[in-house]
Amino acid sequence: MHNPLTAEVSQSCDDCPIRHRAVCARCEADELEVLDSIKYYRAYEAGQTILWSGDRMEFVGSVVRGVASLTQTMEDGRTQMVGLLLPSDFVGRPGRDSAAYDVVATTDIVMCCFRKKPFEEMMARTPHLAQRLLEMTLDELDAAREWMLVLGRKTAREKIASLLSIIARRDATLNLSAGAGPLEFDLPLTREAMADYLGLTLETVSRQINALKRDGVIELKGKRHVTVPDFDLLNEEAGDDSDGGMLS
Amino acid sequence: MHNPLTAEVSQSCDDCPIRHRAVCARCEADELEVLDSIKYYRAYEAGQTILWSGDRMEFVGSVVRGVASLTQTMEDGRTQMVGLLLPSDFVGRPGRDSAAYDVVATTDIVMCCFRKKPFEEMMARTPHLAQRLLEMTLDELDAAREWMLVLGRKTAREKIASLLSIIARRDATLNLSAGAGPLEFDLPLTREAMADYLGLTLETVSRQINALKRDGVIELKGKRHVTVPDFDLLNEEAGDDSDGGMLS
DNA sequence: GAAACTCCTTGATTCAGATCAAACGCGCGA
DNA sequence: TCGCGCGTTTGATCTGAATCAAGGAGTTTC
Repeated sequence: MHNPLTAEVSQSCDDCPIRHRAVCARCEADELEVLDSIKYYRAYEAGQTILWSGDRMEFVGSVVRGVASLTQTMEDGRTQMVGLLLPSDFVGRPGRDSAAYDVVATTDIVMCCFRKKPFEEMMARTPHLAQRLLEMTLDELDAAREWMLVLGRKTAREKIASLLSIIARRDATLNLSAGAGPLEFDLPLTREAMADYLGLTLETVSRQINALKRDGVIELKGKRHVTVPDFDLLNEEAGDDSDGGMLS
Repeated sequence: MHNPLTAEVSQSCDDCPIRHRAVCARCEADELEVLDSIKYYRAYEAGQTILWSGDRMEFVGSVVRGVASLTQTMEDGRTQMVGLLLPSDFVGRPGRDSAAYDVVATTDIVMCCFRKKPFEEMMARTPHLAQRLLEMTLDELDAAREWMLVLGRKTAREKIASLLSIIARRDATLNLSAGAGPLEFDLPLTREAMADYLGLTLETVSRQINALKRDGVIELKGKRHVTVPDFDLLNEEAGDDSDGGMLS
């Protein structure tokens, strides 16, 4: 198994390039050592399927760079993206043998992986690791349920605004650009990928994005670079006034 | 705090009326004793809100009898049910202070609760409890993501069939009526509650249920009692052929 | 530098499900 | 027994997003 990025491995928790939150939260020296000894990096190209639903999984890990998605597909080809994996997000199901969804690289991506078996053994020994994973899984559950509201009850325009809001938020916290002022970020998804996430068609996504632009809610430089002049306004469009002040 | 059902408390894991799966999986005598010492029962009437989103939670627990739902509501009143709690389902977020959703009793309901603080203390001491909870949370996450496919990509008819299938399955496993033959169960939800779960209107729910009846996929005795002559057929209607044989 | 991609936009038309509106059935308390 | 309220059904109409169809714009490939 080729390991293209071993050079990036770091022993220090603070500057660990992968930010694997499962560990960093309450790391202890000897645990980190174990984890480093079972960790490796893998790179995938945009479009590659990292894991097929039903596949045996031999690792857990997190996204270092790039974007991946969890996708479900029906026999007739209808697909729904059920999770968006951005840098620092965790992948894997400790205690489960097989993947429940396709994991697809949406952009070129680098993953930091831990071999599953030793990871689980370690988990059985260190209670706070299991607790940390539980917390992370609860976060994911919250995100999934928030998304159920988006899918079930929001209009196309609101869906787009919700997605942009989430990506903007994630991007801002990751880059620590916590100031007020306009937010700016690259859209890591094609119109089709957005449609699959939002339960829409790509045509509708295109129309609504351009409608938001026409209405001054967002600005576009090229098709993939977005500027949000007023984050509160975007959240209002998303029909979601909650925590609008989080970044301002 | 009134405790209407203390009489039902049982020390034995096997016939514990609440089936709190977090414990029963790998129970040990002294753990059970601790758990019993911090457990109490509560009853709620249909329509009562057990917990408001944002409320401080002082317990975790599971449903003994009846049905509850996790609900999210937008400022303008649109609501989406994000979780259906049937008997044996776990409620609560160990490690979290406040509820993320409204928890509403859909029918009269009995909950078995553990006081949160001591439960968490116990969790920190016993690794397999945290691991068990992690597994349960992963199950919930799977369920939520499966539901995202339903909400995002299925037609009204498929949505109804999916819901009926889930309830039928749960009902069958709970009552151990694992034989082949027609399934039969009571619908614990009003048309409106179904609509909130499926991202539809109650009129559409009504129409589609009667359409399924007209087409012989289900039979109705009264408005709330359903018979499914052919479970595979129902799953086909749900657009979900997977594991059709689970019960047959 | 043209062909062949892939991704995105835009327009015309259709249709599933929402909305608006009315009425039915059934249990329940007065 | 009579309303009365709640959940449900059913019908008529409307509409937001899907579908079908065509073209544009930016790449890679040879």
